[in-house]
Amino acid sequence: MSESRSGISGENLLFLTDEQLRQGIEAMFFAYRGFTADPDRILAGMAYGRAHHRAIHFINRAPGTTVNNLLSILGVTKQSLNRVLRTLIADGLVESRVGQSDKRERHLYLTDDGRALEQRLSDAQRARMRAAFRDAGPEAVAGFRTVLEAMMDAEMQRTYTRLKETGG
Amino acid sequence: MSESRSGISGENLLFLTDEQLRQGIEAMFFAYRGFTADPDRILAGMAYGRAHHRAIHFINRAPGTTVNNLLSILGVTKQSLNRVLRTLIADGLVESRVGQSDKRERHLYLTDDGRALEQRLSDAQRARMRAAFRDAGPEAVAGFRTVLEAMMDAEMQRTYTRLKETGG
DNA sequence: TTGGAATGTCAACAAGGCTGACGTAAACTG
DNA sequence: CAGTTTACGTCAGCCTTGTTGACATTCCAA
Repeated sequence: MSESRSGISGENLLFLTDEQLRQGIEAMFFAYRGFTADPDRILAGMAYGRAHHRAIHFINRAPGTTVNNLLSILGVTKQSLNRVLRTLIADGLVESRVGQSDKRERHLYLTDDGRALEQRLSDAQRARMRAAFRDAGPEAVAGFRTVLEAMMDAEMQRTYTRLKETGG
Repeated sequence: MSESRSGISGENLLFLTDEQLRQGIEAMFFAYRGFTADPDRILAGMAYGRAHHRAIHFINRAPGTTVNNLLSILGVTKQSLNRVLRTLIADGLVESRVGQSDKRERHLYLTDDGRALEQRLSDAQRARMRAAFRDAGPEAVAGFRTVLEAMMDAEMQRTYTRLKETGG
């Protein structure tokens, strides 16, 4: 906030006032609740939670990923992830295969049941995202993505970009 | 871009593909981590967590709010909120005053210490938001807010708007 | 071949959600 | 005025999901 509010720089900086920033913060808070609400409802009845959803999502996204790789994507401790993974494996939603070249590694895959649940969850989440995108229009969507990307930690930005390129 | 309603094939709907939606979902996930990272770091050393931050934020935002009102903003149970509030009051960051007109109500205020912590937390969070906003530019910011608002549940949208008008 | 680094598992604990039950005081209503 | 409803607090207990610590296995390099 070095530059003035009086237009010295020639730029309109009204969108950087504290009030605007606070509205952005609150929008982020309320929107994230909506963002997770639908999958949460689906998972509520089945002894799973948001952590399971995240694991399932990224295993589906990068089949054969190692536990370590998943760890760095999710940003939790390996113990935390392991607990989630254990139940998913026990319930037959995820398969864990010992690595061929490096036998310390476990490669993770969704089973058919796992893929089915992933579909249900992401259908619900995408439906909301689609409605929001459609209401807002393509330009707003572009801005949405630009700001979100700028809000990530540098490392997460790289992870996000890598995934994006992997995808399609 | 304003020429939309002229038929499905006439519209550019590329921003609504499943791939685009999935990128939006992942952007939301990674960005929210960044969004909470700085306050989380500050709170880590002091026996408080994200729940305390949220309470402090909204009490600061609407001083004199009742417990019930705060409850509906935060979307948690009173038991959950009460646990947080109890420690904040015990530590002298929040003051709870019996209502004048309705003595069943408790009105919540930040103390000087509470305001000081609120400042530290929101400074950190705003700094990140400001950097992201500046990098992205005013049009992207407008789009960002439009999409987030469309992603909220209807009720949260109302709460958000009410707060926005209260603020400035 | 041996010690260290990397990968993953098990155990225990804490934060912060949740439900249910209950108590109290104040406000409202027939 | 009596009975009901509302607002708030609290106790007890459960679940998910984060944490650290201890440990086994595997790989690799000195």
